[in-house]
Amino acid sequence: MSVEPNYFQQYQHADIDELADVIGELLQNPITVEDADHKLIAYSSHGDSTDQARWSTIMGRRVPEKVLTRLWKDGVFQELLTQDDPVHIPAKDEVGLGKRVAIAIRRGSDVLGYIWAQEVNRPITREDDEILRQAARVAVSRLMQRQGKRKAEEQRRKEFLWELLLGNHKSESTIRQKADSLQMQLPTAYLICIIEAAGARLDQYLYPLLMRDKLLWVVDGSQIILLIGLDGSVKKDVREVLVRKVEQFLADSLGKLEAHVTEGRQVIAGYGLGYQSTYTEIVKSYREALHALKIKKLFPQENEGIYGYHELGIYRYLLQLKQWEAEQGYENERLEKLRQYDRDNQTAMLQTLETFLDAAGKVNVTASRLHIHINTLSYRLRRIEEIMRVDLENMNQRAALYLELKMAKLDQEQ
Amino acid sequence: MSVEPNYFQQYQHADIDELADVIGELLQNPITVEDADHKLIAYSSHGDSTDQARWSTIMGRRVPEKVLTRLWKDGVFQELLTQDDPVHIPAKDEVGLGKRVAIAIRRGSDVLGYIWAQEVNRPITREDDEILRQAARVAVSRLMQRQGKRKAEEQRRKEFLWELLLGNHKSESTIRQKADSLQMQLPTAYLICIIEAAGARLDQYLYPLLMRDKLLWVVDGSQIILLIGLDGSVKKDVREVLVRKVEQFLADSLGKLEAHVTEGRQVIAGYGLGYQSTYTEIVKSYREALHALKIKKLFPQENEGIYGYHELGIYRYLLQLKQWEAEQGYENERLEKLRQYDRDNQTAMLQTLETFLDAAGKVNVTASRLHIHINTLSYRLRRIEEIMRVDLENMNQRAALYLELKMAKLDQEQ
DNA sequence: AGTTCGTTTGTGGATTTTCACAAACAGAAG
DNA sequence: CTTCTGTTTGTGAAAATCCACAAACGAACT
Repeated sequence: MSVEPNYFQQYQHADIDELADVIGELLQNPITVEDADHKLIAYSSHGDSTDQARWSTIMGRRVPEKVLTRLWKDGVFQELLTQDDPVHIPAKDEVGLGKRVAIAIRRGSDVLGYIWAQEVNRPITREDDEILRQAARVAVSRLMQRQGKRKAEEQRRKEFLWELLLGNHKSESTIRQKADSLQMQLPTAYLICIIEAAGARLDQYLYPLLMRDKLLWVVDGSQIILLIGLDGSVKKDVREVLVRKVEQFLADSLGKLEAHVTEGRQVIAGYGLGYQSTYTEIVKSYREALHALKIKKLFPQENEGIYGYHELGIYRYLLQLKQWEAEQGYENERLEKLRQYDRDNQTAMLQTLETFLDAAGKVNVTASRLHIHINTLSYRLRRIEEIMRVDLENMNQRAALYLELKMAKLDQEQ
Repeated sequence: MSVEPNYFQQYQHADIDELADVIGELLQNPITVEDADHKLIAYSSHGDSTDQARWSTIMGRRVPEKVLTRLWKDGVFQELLTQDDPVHIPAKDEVGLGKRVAIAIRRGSDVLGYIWAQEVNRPITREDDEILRQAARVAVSRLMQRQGKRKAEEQRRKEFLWELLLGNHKSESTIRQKADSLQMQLPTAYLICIIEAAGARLDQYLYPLLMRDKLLWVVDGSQIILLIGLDGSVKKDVREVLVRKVEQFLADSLGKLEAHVTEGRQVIAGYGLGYQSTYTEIVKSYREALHALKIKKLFPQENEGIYGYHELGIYRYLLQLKQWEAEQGYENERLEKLRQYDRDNQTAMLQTLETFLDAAGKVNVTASRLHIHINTLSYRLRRIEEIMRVDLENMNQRAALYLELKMAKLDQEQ
């Protein structure tokens, strides 16, 4: 194996722009350097033979969204994030991206940024890879400095998000001011989503997804709290689009987390309602998300596959009702009667009733779930009506019983 | 017409016992005098040829319950209360009541008491009626004195009942003491019932019923508040017996009131839960009764024929929930969407949904109530599911929708 | 005028529900 | 042991539900 020359020995102390130029000269091709968030840091002034993607990146000071999306989708970033070597990327004309080579600038497992070398003047071969590897190493210290600043800023942003979540700001104008001063672009419509997984470094595992969707987030113990936002381009059915977005995110992330992280699948998630224009309502969405999470812990089966506060149905009211009942010192006589009957006669009337109600009054569904004959069910239902003195045909009574049954489960199960 | 002699001229100032003896001698038969509450006031010492009913009355200082019940049932009291003449009553052997004649002692329209003349030594004829009429007139002043005391006592009792209703007494023992000092026998189990009829003198119309059931009551504006009680003889299913008693009372009284008093049938009633042993819970039962009344005003159709707080079903929670929703600043998006659709397309989806839910999901019932084809209904339901993004087969969603619909009616109708 | 869209009504057949009635069974009480 | 009571299962017929598909209708739009 031949000893490789040290290409950047005399440029150890050059600034990042100079570095870009040096790499560009070595490879005889245009170079761009980006940070981990794909913001432009430096670019070579070499020539003007540049493709659409590079031009847009330089003009917008950031890689265009559609390019990023495409590269995520094609697995380019996944490669870059997991290996030290340069990745050779074929042209993707649909997004205006010419053929190029990229390498991650990393320190340990942290990715600080990327170097991109376009292939226009000459092809970049495997022999050039060492140039890029060395360039990436030299770039580390430059990006560290930047990252130091970035981290402090990031810290302030996270603190600000916490303030919003906890409702510390009372006026919309101060929120907008502070967001401006932190150079944060708050979405025009948003909702709060919480993912909880005991013992997992959530932000780490979700990093690619968080980056992909450009989300604001904070980590709180075993929870990660996400602000899912939409920009002003969506005009109608805003809430529905938000819900689709968060459901998509959850589909992506929960699958990944469950496979990746925990064996006992203690991954749960919940999200609040969507709000528009006003940022003081982030508190509400956050509390709603917490509520949804709480309910999902209390009634896991009942709310399987449900994450949104708006989908909770009666469970939205249940805790409040329960508390109110407790204050009133009310104890449900009818249900107690049925329980007593079950104890006395070793029957399962209560379970029968619950299954029946859960099945929305469909006899065949109920019977098959209970593995009993349909006439047995009809007999039991008649008995239940006698014992409890209720009319199960009456929707009011049915709904009330349903509520009371679920309330009773609250202090029964735990 | 012959001039009747003045039988009692020389006894104008005799006391009531002496009066009883005089009547007894005139009629040559045993006499008893009772107050309006059928408590024994005086009885002739004439002979000992006495039937079971009279004997029990004297021994118990009050007419036995079963005798009273029977006489009410047979319409004897109704006659006595409405006419000035003596009423001739045939023997009723089943309750140990021999043949006798009775007359009400009245002042204006107020009944102060009754004079009873048993027919054992000789028959009492139409000629004797004048004796009884005069006797009743002479007895008035004696009973007035008694009634004066009774009214003051009654007043104190009513005040005490108000204190109980409003929860002024915090301890059971002080309640029991005060009840003893007022010589009130509080029932061991009770519930509060309220009847409201605009512009009717409720206590007047209900007087016979109130007397029959020996109820405690107070009048408050257009409401009469009743304490329906049971004594200690009922041991099991106390609440059920209470409910039967109050339902019986309401069946009797509402029929009477609606026929008798108001044309526009603004007679409404409601009653609270039953409680035992503790009198501090009269407040609760009273509030529950008020709540039931309120709900019946807000949802008259939905609660037709329902009076008990325990029968209110979801309506028990509705006001509380509504208030909570308001506090949370929640506005129901899904329902609003449907309403919007109805406005845009001149359809009746909301009404369809409500009818469907009210019918507990039975399609044929729903369709016939709406006077539409069953397939039209099924089409509409499918559209509703699309528009609102709900699954009407799911009990949770169904119940939640039902609740929300009724809540929405609260601020919609009024 | 024709077209489109959302709605209503009709038909027919497979499936489910409802109801009444009978038989079998097990545990408790006499 | 028998008797009684509450429960489960079976049968069969009438009624109700569900589903797919077709046709008619009116209002809005071109």
